[in-house]
Amino acid sequence: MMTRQRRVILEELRKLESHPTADEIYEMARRRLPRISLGTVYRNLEILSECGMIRKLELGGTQKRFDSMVRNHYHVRCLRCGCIEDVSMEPLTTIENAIRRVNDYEIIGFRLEFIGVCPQCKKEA
Amino acid sequence: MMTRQRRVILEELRKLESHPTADEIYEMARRRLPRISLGTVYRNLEILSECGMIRKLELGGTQKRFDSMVRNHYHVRCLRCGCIEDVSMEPLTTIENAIRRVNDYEIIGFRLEFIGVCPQCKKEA
DNA sequence: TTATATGCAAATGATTTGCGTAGTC
DNA sequence: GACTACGCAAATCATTTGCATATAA
Repeated sequence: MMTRQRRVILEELRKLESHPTADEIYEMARRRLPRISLGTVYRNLEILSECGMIRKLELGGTQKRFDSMVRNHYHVRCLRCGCIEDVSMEPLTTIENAIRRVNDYEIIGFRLEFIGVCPQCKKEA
Repeated sequence: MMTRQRRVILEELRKLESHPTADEIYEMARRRLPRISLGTVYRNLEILSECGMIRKLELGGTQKRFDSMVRNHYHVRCLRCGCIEDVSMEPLTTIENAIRRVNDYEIIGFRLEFIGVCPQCKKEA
Protein backbone atom coordinates (compact mmCIF):
# COMPACT_ATOMS: atom_id res chain seq x y z
CA MET A 1 0.00 0.00 0.00
CA MET A 2 1.78 3.09 -1.20
CA THR A 3 0.40 5.75 1.09
CA ARG A 4 1.29 9.41 0.89
CA GLN A 5 3.42 9.01 4.01
CA ARG A 6 5.36 6.06 2.68
CA ARG A 7 6.04 7.77 -0.63
CA VAL A 8 7.28 10.96 1.03
CA ILE A 9 9.61 9.02 3.32
CA LEU A 10 11.04 7.14 0.36
CA GLU A 11 11.44 10.28 -1.73
CA GLU A 12 13.15 12.21 1.04
CA LEU A 13 15.53 9.35 1.69
CA ARG A 14 16.40 9.18 -2.00
CA LYS A 15 17.31 12.85 -2.07
CA LEU A 16 20.16 12.24 0.35
CA GLU A 17 23.59 10.71 0.11
CA SER A 18 23.81 10.53 3.89
CA HIS A 19 22.47 8.02 6.41
CA PRO A 20 19.84 9.76 8.50
CA THR A 21 18.35 8.49 11.74
CA ALA A 22 14.61 7.89 12.08
CA ASP A 23 14.00 11.25 13.72
CA GLU A 24 15.94 13.09 11.03
CA ILE A 25 13.73 11.42 8.44
CA TYR A 26 10.72 12.39 10.54
CA GLU A 27 11.79 16.05 10.43
CA MET A 28 12.25 15.92 6.67
CA ALA A 29 8.90 14.26 6.09
CA ARG A 30 7.19 16.70 8.42
CA ARG A 31 8.02 19.64 6.17
CA ARG A 32 5.80 18.07 3.54
CA LEU A 33 3.26 16.32 5.76
CA PRO A 34 3.02 18.32 8.97
CA ARG A 35 0.69 15.83 10.65
CA ILE A 36 2.80 12.73 10.07
CA SER A 37 3.73 10.92 13.25
CA LEU A 38 7.05 9.49 14.36
CA GLY A 39 5.42 6.10 14.80
CA THR A 40 4.41 6.10 11.15
CA VAL A 41 7.96 6.91 10.16
CA TYR A 42 9.29 3.99 12.18
CA ARG A 43 6.65 1.65 10.81
CA ASN A 44 7.39 2.61 7.23
CA LEU A 45 11.14 2.44 7.58
CA GLU A 46 10.69 -1.08 8.88
CA ILE A 47 8.41 -2.11 6.01
CA LEU A 48 10.56 -0.47 3.34
CA SER A 49 13.69 -2.17 4.58
CA GLU A 50 11.94 -5.52 4.86
CA CYS A 51 10.97 -5.42 1.22
CA GLY A 52 14.44 -4.26 0.22
CA MET A 53 13.57 -0.76 -0.95
CA ILE A 54 15.85 0.84 1.60
CA ARG A 55 18.59 -0.38 3.86
CA LYS A 56 18.61 -0.37 7.64
CA LEU A 57 22.05 0.20 9.09
CA GLU A 58 22.81 -1.09 12.53
CA LEU A 59 26.14 0.57 12.95
CA GLY A 60 27.71 1.88 16.12
CA GLY A 61 25.94 4.48 18.22
CA THR A 62 22.53 4.24 19.82
CA GLN A 63 20.32 4.99 16.85
CA LYS A 64 19.68 3.00 13.73
CA ARG A 65 20.31 4.69 10.41
CA PHE A 66 18.75 4.30 7.00
CA ASP A 67 19.74 4.77 3.40
CA SER A 68 18.21 4.25 0.00
CA MET A 69 21.28 2.70 -1.56
CA VAL A 70 20.63 -0.98 -1.78
CA ARG A 71 23.81 -2.14 -3.49
CA ASN A 72 26.41 -3.62 -1.15
CA HIS A 73 28.82 -1.04 0.15
CA TYR A 74 30.73 -0.08 3.25
CA HIS A 75 30.78 2.77 5.70
CA VAL A 76 33.22 4.92 7.64
CA ARG A 77 32.21 6.42 10.93
CA CYS A 78 34.05 9.28 12.57
CA LEU A 79 35.00 8.51 16.15
CA ARG A 80 34.91 12.14 17.07
CA CYS A 81 31.75 13.61 15.53
CA GLY A 82 29.91 10.39 14.69
CA CYS A 83 29.27 11.29 11.07
CA ILE A 84 28.90 8.42 8.62
CA GLU A 85 29.89 8.26 4.97
CA ASP A 86 29.96 5.70 2.21
CA VAL A 87 33.31 4.20 1.38
CA SER A 88 34.38 4.39 -2.23
CA MET A 89 36.33 1.19 -2.60
CA GLU A 90 36.16 -1.77 -4.91
CA PRO A 91 34.18 -4.66 -3.41
CA LEU A 92 36.32 -6.79 -1.15
CA THR A 93 36.17 -10.00 -3.14
CA THR A 94 38.61 -11.48 -0.68
CA ILE A 95 36.00 -11.33 2.03
CA GLU A 96 33.13 -12.13 -0.24
CA ASN A 97 34.85 -15.37 -1.09
CA ALA A 98 36.40 -16.09 2.29
CA ILE A 99 33.08 -16.07 4.10
CA ARG A 100 31.41 -18.85 2.18
CA ARG A 101 31.88 -21.15 5.12
CA VAL A 102 32.71 -19.67 8.48
CA ASN A 103 32.20 -21.61 11.70
CA ASP A 104 29.81 -23.91 9.86
CA TYR A 105 27.30 -21.08 9.61
CA GLU A 106 25.37 -20.52 6.46
CA ILE A 107 26.70 -17.07 5.71
CA ILE A 108 24.25 -14.66 4.16
CA GLY A 109 26.26 -11.48 4.25
CA PHE A 110 28.43 -9.29 6.35
CA ARG A 111 28.60 -5.82 7.74
CA LEU A 112 31.80 -3.88 7.52
CA GLU A 113 32.23 -0.56 9.21
CA PHE A 114 35.38 1.49 9.33
CA ILE A 115 36.16 3.67 12.28
CA GLY A 116 38.33 6.72 12.11
CA VAL A 117 38.50 10.49 12.17
CA CYS A 118 36.89 12.48 9.37
CA PRO A 119 38.79 15.19 7.46
CA GLN A 120 36.84 17.95 9.20
CA CYS A 121 37.68 16.63 12.66
CA LYS A 122 41.30 16.02 11.68
CA LYS A 123 41.58 19.73 10.93
CA GLU A 124 39.99 20.73 14.22
CA ALA A 125 42.13 18.36 16.27
CA MET B 1 40.02 1.41 41.96
CA MET B 2 39.66 -2.34 41.87
CA THR B 3 36.49 -2.91 43.85
CA ARG B 4 35.06 -6.30 44.61
CA GLN B 5 32.32 -5.67 42.05
CA ARG B 6 34.70 -4.72 39.30
CA ARG B 7 36.87 -7.75 39.91
CA VAL B 8 33.94 -10.15 39.85
CA ILE B 9 32.63 -8.70 36.61
CA LEU B 10 36.03 -9.05 35.00
CA GLU B 11 36.53 -12.59 36.29
CA GLU B 12 33.11 -13.75 35.14
CA LEU B 13 33.67 -12.26 31.72
CA ARG B 14 37.02 -14.05 31.43
CA LYS B 15 35.42 -17.39 32.17
CA LEU B 16 33.38 -17.17 28.99
CA GLU B 17 34.07 -17.59 25.33
CA SER B 18 30.77 -15.98 24.47
CA HIS B 19 29.67 -12.35 24.24
CA PRO B 20 27.16 -11.70 26.99
CA THR B 21 24.89 -8.69 27.28
CA ALA B 22 25.02 -6.41 30.32
CA ASP B 23 22.12 -8.12 32.01
CA GLU B 24 23.60 -11.56 31.46
CA ILE B 25 26.77 -10.34 33.15
CA TYR B 26 24.61 -8.89 35.91
CA GLU B 27 23.06 -12.33 36.50
CA MET B 28 26.46 -13.98 36.61
CA ALA B 29 27.88 -11.42 39.02
CA ARG B 30 24.78 -11.63 41.19
CA ARG B 31 25.47 -15.26 42.00
CA ARG B 32 28.63 -14.14 43.75
CA LEU B 33 27.53 -10.70 44.95
CA PRO B 34 23.79 -10.85 45.51
CA ARG B 35 23.49 -7.15 46.29
CA ILE B 36 25.28 -5.85 43.18
CA SER B 37 23.16 -3.50 41.10
CA LEU B 38 22.63 -3.40 37.37
CA GLY B 39 23.80 0.22 37.34
CA THR B 40 27.12 -0.85 38.81
CA VAL B 41 27.49 -3.47 36.12
CA TYR B 42 26.90 -0.91 33.39
CA ARG B 43 29.28 1.58 35.00
CA ASN B 44 32.05 -1.00 35.29
CA LEU B 45 31.61 -2.39 31.81
CA GLU B 46 32.01 1.15 30.54
CA ILE B 47 35.13 1.79 32.61
CA LEU B 48 36.71 -1.56 31.79
CA SER B 49 36.20 -1.09 28.09
CA GLU B 50 37.51 2.47 28.19
CA CYS B 51 40.78 1.31 29.69
CA GLY B 52 41.00 -1.56 27.22
CA MET B 53 40.57 -4.44 29.65
CA ILE B 54 37.47 -5.69 27.88
CA ARG B 55 35.84 -5.01 24.57
CA LYS B 56 32.44 -3.46 23.97
CA LEU B 57 30.72 -4.84 20.89
CA GLU B 58 28.17 -2.70 19.15
CA LEU B 59 26.89 -5.33 16.80
CA GLY B 60 23.41 -5.73 15.44
CA GLY B 61 20.46 -6.16 17.76
CA THR B 62 19.29 -3.83 20.49
CA GLN B 63 21.75 -4.67 23.22
CA LYS B 64 25.46 -4.09 23.46
CA ARG B 65 27.67 -7.08 24.13
CA PHE B 66 30.96 -7.48 25.89
CA ASP B 67 33.94 -9.79 25.78
CA SER B 68 37.30 -10.10 27.44
CA MET B 69 39.22 -10.93 24.30
CA VAL B 70 41.04 -7.81 23.32
CA ARG B 71 42.91 -9.02 20.26
CA ASN B 72 41.33 -8.06 16.94
CA HIS B 73 38.90 -10.66 15.69
CA TYR B 74 35.58 -11.00 13.91
CA HIS B 75 32.12 -12.22 14.71
CA VAL B 76 29.29 -14.19 13.19
CA ARG B 77 25.74 -13.50 14.21
CA CYS B 78 22.87 -15.85 13.55
CA LEU B 79 19.96 -14.15 11.83
CA ARG B 80 17.52 -16.56 13.33
CA CYS B 81 18.43 -16.95 17.00
CA GLY B 82 20.73 -13.95 17.41
CA CYS B 83 23.61 -15.93 18.91
CA ILE B 84 27.08 -14.55 18.36
CA GLU B 85 30.36 -16.42 17.97
CA ASP B 86 33.97 -15.62 17.23
CA VAL B 87 35.17 -16.34 13.73
CA SER B 88 38.21 -18.54 13.43
CA MET B 89 39.86 -17.10 10.36
CA GLU B 90 43.26 -15.71 9.59
CA PRO B 91 43.37 -11.90 9.90
CA LEU B 92 42.18 -10.24 6.74
CA THR B 93 45.38 -8.53 5.81
CA THR B 94 43.72 -7.41 2.61
CA ILE B 95 41.42 -5.17 4.56
CA GLU B 96 43.97 -4.24 7.14
CA ASN B 97 46.09 -2.84 4.33
CA ALA B 98 43.32 -1.54 2.14
CA ILE B 99 41.91 0.71 4.81
CA ARG B 100 44.97 2.83 5.41
CA ARG B 101 43.39 5.71 3.59
CA VAL B 102 39.68 5.62 2.91
CA ASN B 103 37.72 8.74 2.02
CA ASP B 104 40.52 10.85 3.46
CA TYR B 105 39.65 9.64 6.94
CA GLU B 106 42.33 8.71 9.38
CA ILE B 107 41.35 5.08 9.81
CA ILE B 108 41.78 3.67 13.27
CA GLY B 109 40.12 0.33 12.85
CA PHE B 110 37.12 -1.47 11.52
CA ARG B 111 34.32 -3.65 12.63
CA LEU B 112 33.43 -6.72 10.68
CA GLU B 113 30.39 -8.78 11.45
CA PHE B 114 29.17 -11.76 9.50
CA ILE B 115 25.49 -12.54 9.30
CA GLY B 116 24.12 -15.97 8.71
CA VAL B 117 22.37 -18.96 10.18
CA CYS B 118 24.07 -21.00 12.90
CA PRO B 119 24.41 -24.80 12.68
CA GLN B 120 21.74 -25.32 15.34
CA CYS B 121 19.21 -23.17 13.50
CA LYS B 122 20.11 -24.76 10.17
CA LYS B 123 19.08 -28.12 11.61
CA GLU B 124 15.81 -26.74 12.97
CA ALA B 125 14.91 -24.96 9.74
C1' DT C 1 -15.88 -2.41 0.83
C1' DT C 2 -12.32 -4.26 3.30
C1' DA C 3 -7.76 -4.76 4.46
C1' DT C 4 -4.08 -1.92 5.69
C1' DA C 5 -2.10 2.31 7.50
C1' DT C 6 -2.44 6.48 10.30
C1' DG C 7 -2.09 9.71 14.42
C1' DC C 8 -1.81 9.86 19.00
C1' DA C 9 -0.39 8.53 23.37
C1' DA C 10 1.02 5.24 26.35
C1' DA C 11 4.24 1.23 26.98
C1' DT C 12 8.59 -0.99 26.59
C1' DG C 13 13.48 -2.04 26.93
C1' DA C 14 18.16 -0.73 27.34
C1' DT C 15 21.01 2.34 29.41
C1' DT C 16 22.21 6.40 32.26
C1' DT C 17 22.13 9.40 36.17
C1' DG C 18 21.36 11.76 40.89
C1' DC C 19 22.01 11.13 45.44
C1' DG C 20 23.19 9.70 49.93
C1' DT C 21 26.13 6.02 51.88
C1' DA C 22 30.03 2.72 51.86
C1' DG C 23 34.55 1.01 50.45
C1' DT C 24 39.33 1.51 48.68
C1' DC C 25 43.83 3.41 48.72
C1' DG D 1 40.74 11.18 55.16
C1' DA D 2 39.77 11.98 50.45
C1' DC D 3 38.24 10.30 46.52
C1' DT D 4 35.91 6.96 43.96
C1' DA D 5 32.37 3.61 43.58
C1' DC D 6 28.08 1.55 45.22
C1' DG D 7 23.02 0.55 45.64
C1' DC D 8 18.79 2.19 44.70
C1' DA D 9 15.33 4.44 42.20
C1' DA D 10 14.01 7.66 39.04
C1' DA D 11 15.06 9.63 34.45
C1' DT D 12 16.18 9.34 29.63
C1' DC D 13 16.29 7.90 24.87
C1' DA D 14 15.11 5.14 20.98
C1' DT D 15 11.74 2.35 19.49
C1' DT D 16 7.33 -0.22 19.58
C1' DT D 17 2.49 -0.94 20.24
C1' DG D 18 -2.79 -0.49 21.18
C1' DC D 19 -6.60 1.58 19.58
C1' DA D 20 -10.05 4.29 17.30
C1' DT D 21 -10.25 6.58 12.84
C1' DA D 22 -8.94 7.41 7.99
C1' DT D 23 -7.24 5.91 3.44
C1' DA D 24 -5.84 3.16 -0.65
C1' DA D 25 -7.02 -0.43 -3.80
